[in-house]
Amino acid sequence: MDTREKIMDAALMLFSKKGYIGATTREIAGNAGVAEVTLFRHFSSKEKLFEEVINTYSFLPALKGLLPSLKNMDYTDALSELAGRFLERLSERKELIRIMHAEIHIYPAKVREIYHNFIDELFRTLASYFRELQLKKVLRDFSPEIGAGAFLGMFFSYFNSKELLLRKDIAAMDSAAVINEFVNIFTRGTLK
Amino acid sequence: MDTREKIMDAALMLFSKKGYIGATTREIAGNAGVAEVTLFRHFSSKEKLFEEVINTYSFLPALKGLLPSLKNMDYTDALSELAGRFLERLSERKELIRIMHAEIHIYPAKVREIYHNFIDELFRTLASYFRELQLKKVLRDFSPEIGAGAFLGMFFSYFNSKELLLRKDIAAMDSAAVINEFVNIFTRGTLK
DNA sequence: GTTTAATGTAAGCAATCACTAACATAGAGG
DNA sequence: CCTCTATGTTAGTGATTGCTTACATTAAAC
Repeated sequence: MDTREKIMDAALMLFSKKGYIGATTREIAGNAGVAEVTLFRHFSSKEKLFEEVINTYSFLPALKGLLPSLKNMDYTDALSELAGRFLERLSERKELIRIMHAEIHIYPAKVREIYHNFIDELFRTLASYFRELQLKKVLRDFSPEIGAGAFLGMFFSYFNSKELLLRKDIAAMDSAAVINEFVNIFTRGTLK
Repeated sequence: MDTREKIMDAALMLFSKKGYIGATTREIAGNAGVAEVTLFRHFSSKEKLFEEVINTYSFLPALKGLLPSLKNMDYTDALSELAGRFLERLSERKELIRIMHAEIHIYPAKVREIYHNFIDELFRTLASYFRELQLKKVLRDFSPEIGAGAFLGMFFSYFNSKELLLRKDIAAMDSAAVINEFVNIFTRGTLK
């Protein structure tokens, strides 16, 4: 792993753990195993480092092309699959999400943009998937956007409680059982 | 409004806006219209001030005693009412929730405790409400805890997108319509 | 009218922060 | 062997921070 990468890795962990202001360049460099001055030779300022970290570890492309493959599947299976993948992606980018939660009001423009792009795409794609199934008379009539919000919201909150707030009671739940019951409730709630 | 209160008000706003580290005692005192030294005469340290703010503006008692009044209502009406109240409380305590999101990893013990107490109580009460209706054969068989997670999760994510992340598309949705559709999906998904 | 409690003003301290300058070292490529 | 590039070491700068000390002001209480 080259120096630049080591610094960005350490920065991701520390920004996630202590926030942008709380993470010092000394500690980032220390955790990366390099001298502080080396950090500044690679990144002209702490702010630039932050931006690069956020851009690099962005999860933008992470869920693209998932929906098309679901179109051949059964409704319930498709939603289960989607939920599983969604939770996986969130877990993979846990640190980044934590940073965004903490920093979203301090660095609104940059941070919020990445965050929104990720959720928006899923949101819209899922809504159009619902719309399609409504036209095929598989699903009952409901606002596809609100439906997408309900579905993603359940899982996002679950992820949040389990992995970001570290709630023991939630973490103890079997993940597959949760997905199963959420999807169960949702399909019963939306099928014709 | 007495001095102590003015300081705590300003502190709540600034902690919410800039985070614990980002909010300086100078600025808090300035916004409160008092001298910085006065802040330290009321609160021995910035940390003590933070704790007092969190404890004072906690929403612990805010939802107690809501559930009992729902027992006489129709299932759908009860859930709508609960959802509405839940969103109201979250909105009222927006600043506090923002602080907790940002600071939960930096001040785990104190902050997380308050946060958990609030959600846990709702969680457990709602779960036992579901269990009761299952015994009465009104609801189908499902895990009451997971069900409570699904229900509260939908609304928490909605609140989060609308009021904390300030997403325009979500904010544009009619709140009553969202509650309606969420409850609709959930009741269809859980009724016998 | 004197005392007392709450505030303000001014100055500053010790620590920490992001960031820089100057110079030494080491390894790879020619 | 020489050069170049990446890194380390050391020291330090100016700004900011939480917090303190010392003293002045004010207004209500007695």
